[in-house]
Amino acid sequence: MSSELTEPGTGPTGAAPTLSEVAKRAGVSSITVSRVVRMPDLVAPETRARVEQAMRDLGYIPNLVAGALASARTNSVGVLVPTIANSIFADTVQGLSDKLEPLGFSVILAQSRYDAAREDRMLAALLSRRPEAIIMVGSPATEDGSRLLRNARIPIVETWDLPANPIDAVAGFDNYKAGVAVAKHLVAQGRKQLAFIGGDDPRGTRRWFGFRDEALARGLAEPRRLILDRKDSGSVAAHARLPGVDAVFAANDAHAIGFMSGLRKAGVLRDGPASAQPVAVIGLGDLEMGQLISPTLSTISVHGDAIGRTAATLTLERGGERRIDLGFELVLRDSG
Amino acid sequence: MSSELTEPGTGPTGAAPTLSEVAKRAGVSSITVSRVVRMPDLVAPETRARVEQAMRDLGYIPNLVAGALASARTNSVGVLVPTIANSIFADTVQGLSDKLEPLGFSVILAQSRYDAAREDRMLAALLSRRPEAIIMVGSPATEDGSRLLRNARIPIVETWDLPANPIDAVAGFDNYKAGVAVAKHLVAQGRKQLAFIGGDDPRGTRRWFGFRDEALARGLAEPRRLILDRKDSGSVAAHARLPGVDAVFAANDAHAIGFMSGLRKAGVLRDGPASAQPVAVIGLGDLEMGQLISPTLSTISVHGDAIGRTAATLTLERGGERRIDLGFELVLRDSG
DNA sequence: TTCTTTCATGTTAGCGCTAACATGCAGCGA
DNA sequence: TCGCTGCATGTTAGCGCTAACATGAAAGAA
Repeated sequence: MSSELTEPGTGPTGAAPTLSEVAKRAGVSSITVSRVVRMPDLVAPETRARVEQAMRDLGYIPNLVAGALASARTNSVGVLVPTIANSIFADTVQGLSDKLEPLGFSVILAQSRYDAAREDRMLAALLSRRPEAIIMVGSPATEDGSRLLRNARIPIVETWDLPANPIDAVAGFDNYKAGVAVAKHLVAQGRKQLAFIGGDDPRGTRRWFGFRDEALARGLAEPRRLILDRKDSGSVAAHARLPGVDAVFAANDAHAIGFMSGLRKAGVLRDGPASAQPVAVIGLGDLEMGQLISPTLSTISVHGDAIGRTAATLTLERGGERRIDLGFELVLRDSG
Repeated sequence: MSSELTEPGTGPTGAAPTLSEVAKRAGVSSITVSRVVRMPDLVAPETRARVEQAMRDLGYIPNLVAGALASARTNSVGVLVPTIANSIFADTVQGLSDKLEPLGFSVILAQSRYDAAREDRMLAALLSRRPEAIIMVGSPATEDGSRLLRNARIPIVETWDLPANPIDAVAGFDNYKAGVAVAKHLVAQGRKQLAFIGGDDPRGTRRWFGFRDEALARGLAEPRRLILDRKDSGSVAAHARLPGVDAVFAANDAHAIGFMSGLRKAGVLRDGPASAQPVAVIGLGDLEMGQLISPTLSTISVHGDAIGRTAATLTLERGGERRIDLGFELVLRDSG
């Protein structure tokens, strides 16, 4: 209340200092303070020094909420992922924020938890903060969500897939082809009874279709498909539930490693190379962990952080190619 | 430009519709629209229906930036983590946003990358968005960062540790005691030559001190400490670099699993129980992966998501206990 | 009937900042 | 001397919304 609390070094008063308080203390108008913060080159050195001193004295922190309203630029990007825990999407978030944070953009993070209704709510919540772009994993699950984004008039980047009709920009890879590549490899290895384990989210399902189609095209029986609950480790897909199967494609490395641990318990895991494995296992994601276990995990390697960085780039430049296929790589190790 | 574009169903005009445009269309004042959005009970049903129709027609999305400025409430929380990729902190972010998102709070995420200068910049960047609370992993690395937070006059939650002089609230566990517990267990198991591998961040260092102090107190030689670079997998800490060592505490499970893979290559890993292991290995974090490898990983289990949820709770209620010790648990499996 | 309360809605001012447009002054060539 | 230019700074208005305080009508109380 009393003005003694306002003295430098005494700590903050109740309310945060504003531009015009700084201006008053420095003996300039508020626009000059604003310039010192945003375009210091336009301000004479002595004036600038006085203003900077005043900012330090008061512990001034610009209010970007007010700035955003006045300038219609929030310097923020909305990011929507299904989940961030235990997931390769964390790499993507890392990649994009590494690119955006130095440019002064903040990341507003939301999780859909693979729930379409929650996704729509989160999209609306993100948009109401007026981000300058939205980056999401996959594509909106509902028509409502899609409309929301189309009407938003900001760059939208869909990632981790290559949708046929993207809203705007895309940074991902072809999940169908990844499934094809795995099936092709397993067939070439002489495997006969294929199976797929994983979730039934859109991208996992696309992998499954590629995998199945290729197996059928190569004259194999239709592969088994075991849909795992999101919280299951892959080990619940015990070998017992896949009798006769000699090759498994897991929709992600975590499931693959879990499944291998099931195989190990069942004694159907060798320490030798892929050719020695009674059951081949291929994952997707290329977790570091896959190289540390034994046998080492063969996998489809996808660069989650590159997807994030590319998505960030796509939000910044409106022109140029808007559909970036970052590809994938079949990394063969000892498991299959 | 022309008004035909404004017709319902035709898609958005250049600019997003505002409250007062909705109000005009519904034939009410803007405050009534505002009430329909925020306190619908205060509006008569017929009026409300008319306003809701107008909002739908125009595709109105409230502008929370303006709302935040007017009401001095941003409904956002700043979250600062060292890193989100490949890290247990993702669990914490998941936990806290699961708690906060349903309440209408957005999460503004920033990463310090274990860099003190970047941490300070990120703290300032977060504060300039006027979040209603800040949740961070650990404590500010610098005095500047600390002052920034103390002056911010919002709830601050430090997590993953129990600092002696917290800024405000705390949700974590005692890293020193975790180190003690591991050393105690290894000594009881008859191990003689201990070693510690991990980073030299504040929390890892605290674990090391507890570990070392307890080893010394039990009459053992001072344990070896191998400081790993953040991007190293634990496997670089090959057994070759730790001659004579018969027990290792890794500051996190990823390092532990990496180290075990090194041991496996060196042939010093048994499939039997802990007592059969020439070198005991204990991790920290309790990654699911630890139960899937062989031998299964003994570890200090910490509930990253519970830390996040607790931190969220602490931001919401200003009264009550501000220092929550969520503890840890030594989970003994086959590795040590 | 008249006063009071309750409910539904409106009016006014302002949150803290920035865009856009002044203003004023020094330096300079003609 | 007079513009003219470029630089440093200021003035004004308003971003889209909400808090706080009216207002007016209907419903009950006395």
